[in-house]
Amino acid sequence: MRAISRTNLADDAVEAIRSDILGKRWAVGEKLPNEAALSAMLSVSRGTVREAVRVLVSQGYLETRQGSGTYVRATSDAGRPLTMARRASLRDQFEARLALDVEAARLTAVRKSPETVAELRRLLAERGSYDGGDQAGFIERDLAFHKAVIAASGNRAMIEIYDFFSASIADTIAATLGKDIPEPDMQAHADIVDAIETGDPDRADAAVRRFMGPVLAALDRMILS
Amino acid sequence: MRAISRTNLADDAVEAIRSDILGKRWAVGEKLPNEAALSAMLSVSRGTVREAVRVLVSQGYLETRQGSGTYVRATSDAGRPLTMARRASLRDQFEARLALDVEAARLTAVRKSPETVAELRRLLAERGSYDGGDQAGFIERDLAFHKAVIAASGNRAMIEIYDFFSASIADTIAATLGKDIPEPDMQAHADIVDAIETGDPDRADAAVRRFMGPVLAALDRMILS
DNA sequence: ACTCATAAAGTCATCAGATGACTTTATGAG
DNA sequence: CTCATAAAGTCATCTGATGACTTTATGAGT
Repeated sequence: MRAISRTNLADDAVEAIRSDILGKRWAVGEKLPNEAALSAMLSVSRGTVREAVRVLVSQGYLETRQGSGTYVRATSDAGRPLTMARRASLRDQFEARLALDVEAARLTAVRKSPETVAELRRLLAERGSYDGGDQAGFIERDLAFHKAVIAASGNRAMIEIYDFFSASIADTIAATLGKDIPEPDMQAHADIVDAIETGDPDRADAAVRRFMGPVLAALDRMILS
Repeated sequence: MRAISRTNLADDAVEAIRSDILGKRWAVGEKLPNEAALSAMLSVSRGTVREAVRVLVSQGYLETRQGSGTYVRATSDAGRPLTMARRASLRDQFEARLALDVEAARLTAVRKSPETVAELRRLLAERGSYDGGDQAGFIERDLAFHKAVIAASGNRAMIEIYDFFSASIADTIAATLGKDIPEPDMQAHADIVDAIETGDPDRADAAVRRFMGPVLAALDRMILS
């Protein structure tokens, strides 16, 4: 057990400045004190101030103009990009993914074309079954199939969010080497495609839930252990 | 008209390093060359390397450990901020929102407590019915109720995504002042709370869908007109 | 007075060197 | 072979200096 930040003046500086920005200390377009002044105000060196400012620039809060100064670009995090990452657990991420999987399957069932179904069958065959080898790689291939279902729904918002989750989940699995996540059942996957082919959204819905259940249960075991 | 970046070595360094990370030059968990080496490789000073590294740390790609080194945390765009916004249509956003609404209602039904149900009833009463006045304001209050359902699910990932959508949707509505979006039905909302109280996820699921249907239909009419 | 080229001042961009703090590895006594 | 200790490696931070660019002040010429 240790303090959240044992040493990190620059991050403290980032939060101090961000806090002042959100607190409307300076209006949009207004100029911040120069680096030397900020350095004095925060009691850190100019280099540290520069690191902090550059982070805030990369996050869209500030803008620097060489020879002129540093200016506020946004005083709210309304347009703040979604990150979550470390705050949401893997289980939460899977649950959210399930929400998208289910709805996308329903939409795809309604909007499907024969070509769509054929493409999904092709991807499922390519994915194959788990052969006991590289698990992370298999899960990645599995994600590709599900991503195709989402893509077939034609909903751009869901596609983007799914990409967001896929990458995050793949990384988490790769990093924590989850040994005991069960093989996503091949038959359950085929059922999803079949259900989509029938055009019945409720069947598609049920098929997706049937597949995700064991995975969530496995995650719960991992969390408890 | 001028060059995209007249002077900015640090940003160039960020992109150079990010590119190598995405190109899998180093695996997740692997250590990067030290600051002096990166400085030499990129032909920039150590200070500039530090600014670049700190940006990548703030974006979740890297992690620094004092006394040890700088390590790769993600080799994909996992931490890439999700933005979408202008590329997804309002209808797509509502569909994605529905996916979250449904799943959250299911989870809340299973995980609910009497206090949760009481709080939801209170919020619903506060929300009231549409009186023909400020529509955008009413929709905002309506969103607050649904947000409470999501919050009650306890799923942080969904909460964050929902916030993301709420802001986006509220912005879109405010900007396009949708005149013909129907009043979300009060009875349908009450049904959602009732279903959650029974603890039956399927009932909760159906109740949410019943409420969203007319809204989506109205959006389709707007798009066609 | 007014215009406008030029100088001066202000500020960010970048570099170089040094010190401290922390982690990892090598060493050697027991 | 174990384990305390020393040594080496690396990030964290500070200080000082120079270059590049922008803004403001200056003043000659009209």
